[in-house]
Amino acid sequence: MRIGELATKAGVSVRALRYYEEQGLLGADRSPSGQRHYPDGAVDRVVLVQQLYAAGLSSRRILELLPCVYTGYATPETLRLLAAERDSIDAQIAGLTATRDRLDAVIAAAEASVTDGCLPHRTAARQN
Amino acid sequence: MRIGELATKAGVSVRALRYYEEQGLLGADRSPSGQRHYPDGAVDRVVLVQQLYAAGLSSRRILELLPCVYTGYATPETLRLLAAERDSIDAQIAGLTATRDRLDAVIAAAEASVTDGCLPHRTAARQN
DNA sequence: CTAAAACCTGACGTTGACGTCAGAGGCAAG
DNA sequence: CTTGCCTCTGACGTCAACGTCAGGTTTTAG
Repeated sequence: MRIGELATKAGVSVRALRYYEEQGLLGADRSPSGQRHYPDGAVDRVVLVQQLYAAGLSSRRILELLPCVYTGYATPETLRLLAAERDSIDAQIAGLTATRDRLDAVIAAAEASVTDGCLPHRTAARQN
Repeated sequence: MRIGELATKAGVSVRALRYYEEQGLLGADRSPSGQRHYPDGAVDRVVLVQQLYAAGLSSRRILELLPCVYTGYATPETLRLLAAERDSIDAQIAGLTATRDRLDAVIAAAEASVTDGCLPHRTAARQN
């Protein structure tokens, strides 16, 4: 599979894939003319990389952790990094959950103020 | 309370607070000499701003949503924005949860491979 | 009174994950 | 053959949320 197809299947840009290769996160076979060719498994790999980016990991950190994701091996140091990232993600989840609950409360209050028609003599809802 | 104290209490930098003011997210009284003075409630406000940043909202979006957080009022449009951000946060939580579970699986596998002593004749764990 | 610490206003620097553009090939279809 | 799309390698641009530095004023501790 060539780079455009992989990009489409993984939901990222072609530029991103070249960037991942530059960072050592994604290898590629080359055709004689220099075009990149990827195996099917590359799709999952790219998706995983995206997930880790979304969790706030840097390219460097992902580079450290990716091998043991695929091999199942890890040095004690790498194991500590894995645990630390897991804990960081837990913390993010907790924070986001609190923020979401806060927003839910705000939404409930705002909806109530609309539903009850308790808007004062200011801009009426349906005006315009 | 002056800016340094607020920064300490809210856990952010002085620079960040000036930036928030620049973005319209945080007002401040000024002493005759020009120094900023904040009421106690500013601490919570700053913490909330931080939470929203952590949830991926931009300054502009926070600026749109902050008023109705404090007033309880929202236009239908603002209400849609609120709901959209809430949903976005839900999606982030779901993604992060999946990523965390994936990392947990990797950690379990790696720990097992260490505990079971199933490291082959390569770099032994305790060597060096 | 004086020196340290905190504060002020600009204004430029940083960082990461790409976006975008230029110019030059490569490849299947008609 | 050529047309049109895909790909290649540089290399500069972007953007947001600050960091950092310069040069000056204000507040506070002793």
